[in-house]
Formats: sequence, structure tokens, C-alpha cells
Amino acid sequence: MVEETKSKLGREAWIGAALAAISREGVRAVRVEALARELGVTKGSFYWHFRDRAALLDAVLETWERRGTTRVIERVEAGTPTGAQRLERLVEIAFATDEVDRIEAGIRAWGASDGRASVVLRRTDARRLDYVTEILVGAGLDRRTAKKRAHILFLALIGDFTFRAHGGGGSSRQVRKELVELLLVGTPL
Amino acid sequence: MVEETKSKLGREAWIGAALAAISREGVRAVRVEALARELGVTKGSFYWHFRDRAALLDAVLETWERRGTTRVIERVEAGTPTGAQRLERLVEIAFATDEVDRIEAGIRAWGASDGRASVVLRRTDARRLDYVTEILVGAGLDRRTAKKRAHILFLALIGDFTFRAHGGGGSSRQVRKELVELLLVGTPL
DNA sequence: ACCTGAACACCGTTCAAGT
DNA sequence: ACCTGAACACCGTTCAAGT
Repeated sequence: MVEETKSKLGREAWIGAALAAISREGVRAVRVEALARELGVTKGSFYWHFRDRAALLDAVLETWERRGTTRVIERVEAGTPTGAQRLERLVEIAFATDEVDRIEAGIRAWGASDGRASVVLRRTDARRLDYVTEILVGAGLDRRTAKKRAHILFLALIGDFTFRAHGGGGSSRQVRKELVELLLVGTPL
Repeated sequence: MVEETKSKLGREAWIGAALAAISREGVRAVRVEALARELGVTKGSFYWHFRDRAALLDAVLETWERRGTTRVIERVEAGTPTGAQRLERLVEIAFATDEVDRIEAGIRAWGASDGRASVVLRRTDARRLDYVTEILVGAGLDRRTAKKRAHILFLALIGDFTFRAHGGGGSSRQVRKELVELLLVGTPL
């Protein structure tokens, strides 16, 4: 199961290096030999921590889902009680850094051609959508309107990431943040 | 007197082998060494015909566009004069074999993660859409209705291929053919 | 013009051997 | 427990040399 190591370099170091590679050049850059070079170890040592390259990629998806969805929801829930505040806090946390943004784009591009990534993406999208809907309901919107707004928001965000992944450019983090706020606090659709 | 096909294979042989590989296992199966083995030559000889692997993939896209769009339109135009007949003929030619189907699916999956393939796919879709629209207009539909029907038809077909590419299964060739006929001759939308 | 054979660089994977 | 070093298989690319 999950064991942690702190003295030497453990699974987290490899996962972290893989995520960084994805954010820079996409999944294809996740190569055992290249990561080993970066981490200053032999590629042979990789196989102590992972069965093979596929196992690393699975761990990457798991970490991404936890950090980008599970943990974000937990942090919002832990820190802020009232409905309207949750939204602000969620947007703040979710759009934290450009690095997180680039990883998201890389994983979406990956999901277009890989079954495992695509499964995680679909589940992640569903969980995020449900959570935003619940927040909106908690803020006083009726469920029907909440669902509609959350849905449009997600289509726009996913479309933006997909567009960017295909080299289309995409919006800046700031623009996306404003889009979210507009859709969530704007006039009813 | 054993073999005489040993030497003198040209670009077409490599392109054909690449297309076959795509239909079976996707673009990732297009490997110089594997194709050389199949063709019974040394991989070194590949580089007489192509600058590198990327050049082969470009040639594959070019051939696919010609055979699957340009040439299909030419054949329909050459053989059949009246509007209604063109549709029948187009459907017949376009849905000719399962092999062609599998290649289409493979190239769409490829386009999801590759810029060059994606450009060709977009252009191909636009040309096919325009052609079907023109046929419908020629068959007596007003342009607005023709565009609408052609558009829905294409979204459904592309969606089906994308779904299949993601391992979702997709429809059989026969089912797709019936869908086309239903959308083109059915009641106005 | 077309192909072979050998070379080189790069990568995934395994494993005995070290600490 | 964690890592090295060497090995093997596979692949893309180059090139001198053959026909």
C-alpha cells in the first residue's frame, strides 16, 4: 500500500519529477532514464519504487486527483463555513499557480489518447462539477439553476484547456478566474 | 525462382504498411524497424525513401486525405449525374470497408494528441461537410436546412469515431450507414 | 536508383551485487 | 531498504559500401 520515505528519495520524488515533466513537455517526456538523470540516480533504482513506467504514470494520476480535487475540496471545507465564502476560497485555491495550470493542460492532452488518464479525468470532472453545484445550492440557488451554471462553467473551462492543449493558446489564469466569478455571481441564465 | 518481389519497393509500400499498422494498433505501431521487418527489408533502406519517421507520417496523412476525401469526391462526381443518386453513391464509397473504418478511427485518435494530424483532420472534416451540403442543396433542399442536416450528421459520425477511439465501442459500419440515410432522407429537422 | 550491414545514441527492463 | 553497474532488447538515424 502506501509507505513513506524521508531520508532517501522515495516515490514522491519520482512522481514530482514526472509531474514537472508533464507540465513542461507532456507525458511523452516522462522517461525513466531522463528522470533518473534529473534526480541524480541510476535508472535502475527506479525499479525499486515502481514495477514499471506504467506504474509511475498510474501514481501520477492518483497524486493529481488527490492534490487537484480531493485535497482542494478538503481545504475549502475545513477553512470556510458560509456558502458565499466557499466560492471565493475555491477559486483562490483551484487557480493557485501557473504550474498547476500547465499540469492540468498536460493531463487533459494525455487523456485524449490514453484510457487510464481519460477515466481519471472523467471522474475528476464529475466530482468537481458536483462540488460546485453543492456550493451553489448551499449559497441559495435552486438546484436546477445551480446545475446549469456549474455545467456551463465546466464546459468553458474544459474547452479552454483542450484548446490550449491543441496549441490554440487558451486564456490566462486571470481571465479564467474572472470567467468563473462572472458565471457564478452574474445574472441568472 | 523463389521470389521476385524482394527488391524495388517504393514509398507506397511503406505508406501502405504504415496505414495497416495504424488500422491495427494506432500510430504508435508505425515503427521504422517493425515495418522494415514486415516488408522484408532492412530498416536502413527506409531512409532512401523518407527523410525520417516524421516524413512517413506526413505522407500517410497526405495519402489518407487523398484517398478518403479527394478521390471519393472525384469518383462520385465522375460516375453519377443527378442529385439524389450522388448521396447513395457517396455512402456506398465512403463506407466501403472495415479497414477504411479502422484507419479513420486510428487517425482521429492520433489527431487528438498530434498537431499535424489534427490540421489534416480539421481540413478534411470541412471539405466533407461542404461537399455533403452541396449535394443536399443540389438535391433540392434549401441551403439552411442542408447545412443543418450535414452538420448534425458530421457531429454524430465524428462523435462515434472519437468514442470508438477511446475504447467505447462505437457503431458497426452498417448502423452508421443507416444513420446517414436516415438523416439525409428523413423528415425535416 | 535502391538496398545492406554495421555503427551510435537513446530508452525500458532485469538482476546480481553492493551499501 | 535503497541503489549501482552491467547487460539485453528495441528503436531512430547515419553512412560507407554494395548491386
